[in-house]
Amino acid sequence: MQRHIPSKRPTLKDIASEVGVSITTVSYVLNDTGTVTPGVRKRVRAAAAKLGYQTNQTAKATRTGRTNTIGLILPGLTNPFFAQLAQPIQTRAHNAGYGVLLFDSHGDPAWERRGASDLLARGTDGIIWCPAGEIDTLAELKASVPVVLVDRVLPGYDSVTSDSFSGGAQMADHLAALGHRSVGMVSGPLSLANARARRDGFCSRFLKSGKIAWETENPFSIELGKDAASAIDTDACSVIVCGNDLIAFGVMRHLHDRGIHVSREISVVGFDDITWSSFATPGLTTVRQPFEAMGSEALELLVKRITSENGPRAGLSLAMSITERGSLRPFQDDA
Amino acid sequence: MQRHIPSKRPTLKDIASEVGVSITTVSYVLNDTGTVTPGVRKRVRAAAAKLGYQTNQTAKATRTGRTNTIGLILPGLTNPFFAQLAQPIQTRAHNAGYGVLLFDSHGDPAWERRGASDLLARGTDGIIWCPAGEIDTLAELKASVPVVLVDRVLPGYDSVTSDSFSGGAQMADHLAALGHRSVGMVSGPLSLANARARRDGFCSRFLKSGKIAWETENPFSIELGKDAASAIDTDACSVIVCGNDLIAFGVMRHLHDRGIHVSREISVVGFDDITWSSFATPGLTTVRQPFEAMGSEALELLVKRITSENGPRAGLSLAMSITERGSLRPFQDDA
DNA sequence: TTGACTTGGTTTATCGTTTAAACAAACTCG
DNA sequence: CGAGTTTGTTTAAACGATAAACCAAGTCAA
Repeated sequence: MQRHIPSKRPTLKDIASEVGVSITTVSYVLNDTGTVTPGVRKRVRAAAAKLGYQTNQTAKATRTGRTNTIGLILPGLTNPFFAQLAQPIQTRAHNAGYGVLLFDSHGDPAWERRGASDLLARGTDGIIWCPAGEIDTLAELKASVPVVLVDRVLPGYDSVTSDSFSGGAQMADHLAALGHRSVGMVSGPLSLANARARRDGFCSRFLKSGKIAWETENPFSIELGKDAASAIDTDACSVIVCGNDLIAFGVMRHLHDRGIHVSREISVVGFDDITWSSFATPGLTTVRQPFEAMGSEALELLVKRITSENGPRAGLSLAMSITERGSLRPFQDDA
Repeated sequence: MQRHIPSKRPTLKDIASEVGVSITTVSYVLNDTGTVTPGVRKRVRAAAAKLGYQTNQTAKATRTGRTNTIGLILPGLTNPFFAQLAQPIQTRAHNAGYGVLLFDSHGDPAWERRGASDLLARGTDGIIWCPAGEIDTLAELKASVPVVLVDRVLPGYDSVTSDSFSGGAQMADHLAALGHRSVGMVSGPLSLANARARRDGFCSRFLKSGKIAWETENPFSIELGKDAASAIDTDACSVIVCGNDLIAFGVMRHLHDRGIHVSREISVVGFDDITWSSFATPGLTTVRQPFEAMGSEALELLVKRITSENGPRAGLSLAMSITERGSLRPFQDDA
């Protein structure tokens, strides 16, 4: 409502004078601590309910030093990958009593720095962070709160990632089982650890039964570089394995432009299983990141750090799984 | 870093004793208020920098009653529409000195209620809200902070929406100009005001030169109901107008499954212009929501409410515009 | 010279909590 | 029956900041 009266929310004091006890007693009742007569307890509770009391988290925070708020720094919400990660984190955080302060770094370390600094000043109890680059922004800021990384690994931090190597291996086995023997690869930037792991995992298994017809590198983006485009045009494989779903979409579009029918004439697979992958026609077969689990685990780990402080550094790696859709078909001789 | 020493951050007190002045003086310097000698100013600034002082927003908030934080309640981050809305809001908020507490209601009024209540308890200075349903959750909670609605309208609230009616009209004129005379419509749920406005806006213009071959309703989702599917199969129109992009993808997929080539044989258009629409093959011609502008305006309006309180209720309606891509072609006789 | 204003600060009160410590009244027990 | 506990509640001191009231010293016009 736009009424916007100063309408002070009721405080402990209001309840206290309503009931005729001290502020402390009220605080005890509401926190279920201290020794208070059942009768008083009841009356305080009643008054609190009647006045519609809600504890002032801000004041509580100054006193306790805990804001019950965590920061979430991501490289970009419009990338569905991060949105899908953010969602379970927020939900779990709420259930654990934490609010989530969101910051979008736009993939830019300079912005990231501003955001992290802001979150720190706001007194977040901890931060879940997906670094924009290879720079350890939070260390530079001398962050003194627990930090958990998601989808990235950086020395000195707890992290939650998915097991890219084994994900790649799974996809290799899957393709082999479908009879594919020759694949093309458009990997993500091999300077990135998980792009490398996906590739290596895939190769580690696939080379046992098949061969890599060609291989090229591309940014994690739908825009295809010249290398990738010309590699695809050689048309020397039955399936193209992409470093992530975005790349896969770029490949599918390229094939479409060339008049090649994805699925009937050639298969395409990706990594991540972002929301869009189910929107595409045909749907993209891909190695799914366990978004839900990653979010939950990251949050749980962070909360543990916040409340108990100790324990060895943890690097949690979660299993990926294949989501089958129309973009992949069993191998059949093109004749 | 996981070091996690209690590492108390420096306070005004620390600076004060370092420099040898009172806390208040330090506060004055740091806030650029009060009357302080340039010399002292300098020394205080130096000490602050040396100690790496950052103001404790929490403490400031208890005193001033302002948290410099706003709440953002959305029905679902994984829906790219909301993610695209959230992004500019967060960025603008940061630039205006506000942190953003995010809450995902999952489109469920019960969750929404919990979230709103939480945000209120955390003392957000204002809330940007896209209601999950027709229920005025925030009124029930007796919210006493300014609230700005995005993409929805509810009596008693400021709101920022896009002009769906005129957007629909624009699309009608565009189709008519391309020679289309017969369209099929898969509207969004007509219980929703903007789904209705899109439809009505479209009809208001299109009926002057053409006709609606068939019309059906569908949730704002890629999953197509039976009604929609069978309507499409009647094959009685040259273009299918969809209530939003998600529906359009559902339609495109359905057509693809039926072996009908979108663009060559039939056109499809949508509403929103979510990111995926430019990635789809063929690209989706759609009526674009001005995400950036909506976010900025909503934030600006909210900040105005927070700082100046007064002024009549505002319902801002922003123009939509057509984004042309491959899914729409001029009408040509199918022979 | 003096009273009214500036200038440059300090004290003190306060925001809404939590929490340690003080205290009073009621019980226990030898 | 008085010392020692227990039980229930209040007083008071923080937390880290801001804002109002205050004060000493200097400036200046009348």
